[in-house]
Amino acid sequence: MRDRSLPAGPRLPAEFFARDPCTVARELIGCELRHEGIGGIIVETEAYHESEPACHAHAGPTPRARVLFGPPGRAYVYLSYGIHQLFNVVTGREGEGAAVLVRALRPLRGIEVMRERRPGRSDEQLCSGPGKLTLALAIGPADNERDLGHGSLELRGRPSGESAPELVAGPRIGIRRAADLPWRWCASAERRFLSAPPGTLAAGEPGVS
DNA sequence: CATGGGATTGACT
DNA sequence: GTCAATCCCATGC
Repeated sequence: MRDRSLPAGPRLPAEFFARDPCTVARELIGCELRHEGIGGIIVETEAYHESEPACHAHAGPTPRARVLFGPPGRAYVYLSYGIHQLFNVVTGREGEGAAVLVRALRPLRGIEVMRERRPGRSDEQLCSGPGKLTLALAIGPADNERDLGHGSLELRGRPSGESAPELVAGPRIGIRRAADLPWRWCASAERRFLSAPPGTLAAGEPGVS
């Protein structure tokens, strides 16, 4: 895979994020996430909202979840399973606890750097999971609460030259609570870059018997 | 203050 | 398919 120099889209404004997380999660597919010039096209997202128990904001504005209740358009980076950093963007109005988890990217810029950071992986696997993409982009705890409207951590609209993605929705991955909500969205034409195929059951979701 | 679970990954069988 | 790594923090006593 080669780097392309597609003209970047505009940086997404705070109003974009000041909406319900499901809308933002859908519309983020096809947009670009970058950190220090390294990044790719978002191909998989999940929505989280304080009204449902899978969301860290469900227990209220605890120290960890406080950023989720703050202004939209900030990063929420947290440690999962004691090992992996997961990147979210805060959505909704201030005072509302909600976010979108970015789960996978199609690498677009700085692929050589990503390969150095994730040796031995195919290009398709560089960012095919929420913990993988934070490694490839070097997003970490220091980025928690960062404003995505300024600085080197950026969310931008779909680059000109990128076609509008077809979406498929399904249950969120790796959760046990609220496993029935279809709040995961994937770009159906980007299967190779996803963390799991569309239609993968959530943890704890009963399969067909 | 002690405990237990979790929005995952990668190595190994 | 199975399983360990690793640690923050929410919860409960």
